[in-house]
Amino acid sequence: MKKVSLADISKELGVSKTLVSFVMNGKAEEMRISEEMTEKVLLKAKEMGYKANYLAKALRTGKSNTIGLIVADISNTFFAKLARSIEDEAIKYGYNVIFGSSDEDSKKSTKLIDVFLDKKVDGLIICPSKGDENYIKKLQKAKIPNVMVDRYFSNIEGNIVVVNNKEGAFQIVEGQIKKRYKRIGCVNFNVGLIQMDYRLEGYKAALVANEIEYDDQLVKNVSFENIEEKAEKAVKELLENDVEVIFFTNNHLAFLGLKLIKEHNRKNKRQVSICSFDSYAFMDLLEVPIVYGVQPISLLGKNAVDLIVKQIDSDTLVNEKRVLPIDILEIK
Amino acid sequence: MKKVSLADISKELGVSKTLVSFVMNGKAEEMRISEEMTEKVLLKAKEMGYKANYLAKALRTGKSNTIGLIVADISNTFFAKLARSIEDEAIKYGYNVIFGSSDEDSKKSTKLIDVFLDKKVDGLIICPSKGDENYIKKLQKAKIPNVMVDRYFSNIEGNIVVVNNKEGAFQIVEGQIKKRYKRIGCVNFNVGLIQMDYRLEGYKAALVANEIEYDDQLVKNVSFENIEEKAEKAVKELLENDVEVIFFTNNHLAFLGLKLIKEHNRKNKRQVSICSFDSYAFMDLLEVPIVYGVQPISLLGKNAVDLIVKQIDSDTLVNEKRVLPIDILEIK
DNA sequence: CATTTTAGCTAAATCGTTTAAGTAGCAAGG
DNA sequence: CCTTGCTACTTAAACGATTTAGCTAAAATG
Repeated sequence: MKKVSLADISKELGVSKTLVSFVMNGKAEEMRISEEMTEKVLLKAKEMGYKANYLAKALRTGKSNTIGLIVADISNTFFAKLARSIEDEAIKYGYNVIFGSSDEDSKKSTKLIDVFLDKKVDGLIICPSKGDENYIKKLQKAKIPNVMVDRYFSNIEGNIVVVNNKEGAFQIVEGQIKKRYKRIGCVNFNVGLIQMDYRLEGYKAALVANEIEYDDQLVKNVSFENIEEKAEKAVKELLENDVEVIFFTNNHLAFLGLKLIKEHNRKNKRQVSICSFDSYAFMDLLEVPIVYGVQPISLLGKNAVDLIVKQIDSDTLVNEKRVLPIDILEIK
Repeated sequence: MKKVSLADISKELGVSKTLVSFVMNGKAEEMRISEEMTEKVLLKAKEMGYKANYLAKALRTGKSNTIGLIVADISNTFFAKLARSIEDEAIKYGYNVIFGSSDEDSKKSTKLIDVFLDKKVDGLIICPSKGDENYIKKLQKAKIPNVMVDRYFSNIEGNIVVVNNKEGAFQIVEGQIKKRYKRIGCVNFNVGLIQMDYRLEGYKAALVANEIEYDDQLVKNVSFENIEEKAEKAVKELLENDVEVIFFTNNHLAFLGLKLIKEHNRKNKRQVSICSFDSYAFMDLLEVPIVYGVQPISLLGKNAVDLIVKQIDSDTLVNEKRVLPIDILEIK
């Protein structure tokens, strides 16, 4: 509210700014300031309502105590929850979070990275879009602490926090196979993101491991534009192709497919099941039997922050990849 | 990536920092820098990859081009969407957004306000919690641009962006009355937030306006702690009390009540309808007839940012209250 | 008693900008 | 020829902290 500076306090007490600075930073002892003086300063500071000016501090020390978070879309539940867990974890270490949404657009995300760097964030947590590789490489060269979350690139190293996409998908699909299903369709979100590729791989691996022949016809790729129409089309084709189960590689696709499948199940005797990687909270309510993977979102955030803080504190870029297991839940 | 300063450029060209600063800020003409020189500077700046240091700039000018956003919980869809729209709008004006979640806890939110002020945000967009009044008054006294969104306090003035809670609730409930329903229950989120009070008022007003006697027994208040159990209890009591419709004052309560009502409707001949203020996207899928209010979230965000920017630019605190109408949607 | 050490503090540079105030040189006005 | 005014710049002081190097007086050392 006011704007009391170190200088104000020092003038008031007739001492130097240096002394006040030392005291305020807890370096009184180290700098051999007498206890008497230390107390006087602390008292005065409180009395005058002194608050250090972050900007000045940051300018001088090069530490802003802010981390930048770049997600695909903060209004998406997954990223919103991730943001929350990052916020909570960051605050524990004394950091605040500045965020931006990239809409899976590399231009936007690199722009955001630039802006955040200009704002001198201490580190960046990024859910990278297709095409961000080079920019992330630049960050690494410039020794700017960074972590990729949820996605990464197979052609570059880095700090990575992801879930076990392949194994998770494998487990989900194998679970269906154990129920004696053989014709398992797949609707895949095909936007060049590595985690989706891995989920598809997991699907394939589950088939192979259980000696079911892989059928191209049963895998439908859906891209970002007109996702709704495309998803509907994919599901319809699969239903016509007599699938017993459909595996969706993300929650949004599952959501889009659900309606059609409910309709199908109401009209037909032959019931189609659903499984998906990730879900929405409400799916429990839908009275559709569904098996889905649950991502440990809050652990993703926690690990991301830990990795960032580790890098900031140690002043080195580690190269750590953390893979967290998903849970598998069944609604009957 | 690098760290080229004004001084570096000025040395390189043998001119003063001031000149370079003028050019970089587009004040060349105004400050009568020759075109020749202007071009030379711009070229050199590009060549050296100059980027202004935000911190230094902010320290000097007192403008950080950052706005602080305080919501109850960023992981909640409503706030996540709000955050997104604020982000998008802010970026148009050249601002970034730093956020924090208060969990409806005044201590947390005032703490966040303090931290954000220390970080010298140019303005604050706040979804205030119960008890934040005094702090907001302080902001106003200190002339710090601020806007309250989604909630406000009747005992203080300020800049406010909200939806028409009372009228909206009125319309929703009256819609039910027009369908010849008479026993209309209400489950209210009772946490001392003004918008909830207004929604309840709207409910009551709709009854009165349509000559239905208000019955205390049909209104259940649910608070924050153990919300799930409490909501269930409330719904059960209402069902036992032979209501025909239940009006939920927010989406989360509706969500919690849905399951029970679906069950009730399956078991009983007498069907109970649902209406609610606000919804979740998936409710369309539930095959429960429901009427709900749709908040113009993105307009809320847009207006909030506009109000903040207006204050920042004009250097005065306006006192503007913007009330946006909700839409009403019916799922059959 | 001269010298070194230490306790307790201060001066001044620095981070990278912005900006108020000034200056040198030249043209125009009276 | 002196003043005024303009052009195209520069100087230096901020902004509010941190931090290096140093200073003084008293205490310890030989």
